Amino acid sequence: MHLRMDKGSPGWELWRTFDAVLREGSLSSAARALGLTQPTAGRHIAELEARLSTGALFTRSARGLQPTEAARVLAPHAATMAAAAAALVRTASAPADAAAGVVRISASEVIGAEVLPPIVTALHAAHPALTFELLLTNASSDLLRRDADLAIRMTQPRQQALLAKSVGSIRLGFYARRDYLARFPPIESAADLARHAVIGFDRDVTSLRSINAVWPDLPSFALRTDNQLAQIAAVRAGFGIGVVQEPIASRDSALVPVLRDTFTAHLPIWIVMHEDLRSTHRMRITFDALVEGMAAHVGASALQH
Amino acid sequence: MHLRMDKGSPGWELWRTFDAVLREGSLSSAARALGLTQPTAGRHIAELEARLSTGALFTRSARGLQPTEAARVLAPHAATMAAAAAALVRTASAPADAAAGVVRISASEVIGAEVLPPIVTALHAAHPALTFELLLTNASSDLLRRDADLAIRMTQPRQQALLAKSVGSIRLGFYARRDYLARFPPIESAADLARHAVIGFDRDVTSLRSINAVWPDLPSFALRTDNQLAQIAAVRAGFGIGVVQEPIASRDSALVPVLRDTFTAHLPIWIVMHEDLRSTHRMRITFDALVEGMAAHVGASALQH
DNA sequence: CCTTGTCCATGCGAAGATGCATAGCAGCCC
DNA sequence: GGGCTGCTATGCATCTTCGCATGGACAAGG
Repeated sequence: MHLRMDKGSPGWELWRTFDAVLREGSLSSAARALGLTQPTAGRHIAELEARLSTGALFTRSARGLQPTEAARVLAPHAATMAAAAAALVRTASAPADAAAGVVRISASEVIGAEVLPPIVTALHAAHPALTFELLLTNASSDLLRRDADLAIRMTQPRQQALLAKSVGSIRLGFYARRDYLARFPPIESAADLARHAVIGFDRDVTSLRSINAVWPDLPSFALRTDNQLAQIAAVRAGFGIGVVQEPIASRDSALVPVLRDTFTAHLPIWIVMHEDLRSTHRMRITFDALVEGMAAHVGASALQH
Repeated sequence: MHLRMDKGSPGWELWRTFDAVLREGSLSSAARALGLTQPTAGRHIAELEARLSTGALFTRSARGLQPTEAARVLAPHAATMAAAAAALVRTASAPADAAAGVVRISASEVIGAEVLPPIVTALHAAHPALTFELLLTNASSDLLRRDADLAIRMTQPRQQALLAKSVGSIRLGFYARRDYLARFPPIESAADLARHAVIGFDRDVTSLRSINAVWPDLPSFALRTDNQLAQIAAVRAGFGIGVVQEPIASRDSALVPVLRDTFTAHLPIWIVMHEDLRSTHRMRITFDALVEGMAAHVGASALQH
């Protein structure tokens, strides 16, 4: 007779489907994501709800499961577990001493689209068995929670568990296309900007605040978007004047700096990784490549200007 | 026909026994810890080894499983997963809005033995359904990794994901029992200490270094131990002169400060918790109780001297 | 109004995971 | 050396859990 102790902690598999249901919003969808079937996912959730002293986790409806307060409280922990599990399979994707396997890199959208591709390409050419995952988000994801292995950060990380290296800083400036500027009166002071098409942020308070620091009386924007890639694209298309990272702008000969001496800001660049990954060769390789690549990127513009 | 995809990530249960085997050092012991049997634990490890591209995880021997390099690389991630799972069951130990359930507190040994008991007692008297786990270690455990819910720290935490509150600082000073001092010539300068029985650290470099900062030419210790509780006990027993936290020393009328004006140091005290726990009532209650209790503890001695 | 697509719940049979029992092996102590 | 105790590996019966096939409910769209 199997007298299974039904005391004790719930099995970790249950937490896995719990996390999937939170992420996907329905049993069916979660089951698809996990390679299970909807009935099993349902049974997992039912078993969790039966075991926990916290009451129902979801309210069932015909268009999915909606998390209750109890589930929302548990959510971040489950996410942590999922991140650790993902890190586990990533780390185990190749022997620790091989230049092979998966590396997950977190960076901003702009860096990911404009700067990272050549660096990653060169690295992949040198080590074809290395594969990459890019987590491109402006909200700096948590290295300590293992959302990524490596990160390119715009601030100095303060956690001692992290291995960080500074590679200089990127200058930010206003840019516009030469032919745009030719069509309008010259810009000689900040006040002149008021009569121009300025590209800026929409509701991203963080960026708005930092812009405001260097540009206290900002004019109304003619084009608002929080997507910085779209901002750069708009500048390139000749829409008007926008903030562009200098090393990126200087690659396009059609772009001209505007009020270069009046407005200036610098983004410090740090390459960061978790200490635990130091002994994994591919992490080390990628770390070094990022350091070198970003340093070259930062330095290149310094020479051109 | 069950055509189970044997691609995909390994099940989380496998990671659970992996972690247990790392912790316990053998299949049998891990199985006992998890409520499984040794054969299943063995099969779990075997399945992991078969699926991972990393080769064998353990070398079997007659006295247990020894982790290979591959397993050592994976270990911290598995530990993170385990910590998150533990946090999960802790958080689910009671409804979020109830003054009930488990709270795990991390603190130093000294705080845990000398200061925490009355605070926790009062809190438990007020909320009998609240239960506590004390993680007493001098190596500050990782709140971000959910090793604990709350922590009493001696440094200001720098992570923005943490909710921290300062409650003042504890003064450290040299103390000895009155009758010990009576048996020896009076101490009037630092040089006099050389002829006394001084209690100090053994090989704890962190503490040695911080002591050295306030006491550059420290004499040889007559009693060395890294266990600070033992140090305090030795002072209380009249062995000689040792460093004691002032609020603790001042509770014992037999203890007298030595060279109070010459040597002094302050430990800032912070109560810290993870932001995610803010919405869990028992965490909030305990946080407030710790703030209040520690503030009273710190403040009490300030009044007495 | 009916059709279609989505979702969750339930019953049933089969595959797979677990436990038990056993065998084999290495160290330790008397 | 023999007995004892810890460990792992393997075979087999069994129980648990899974997937499949349904059924019912709800919302969207023609």
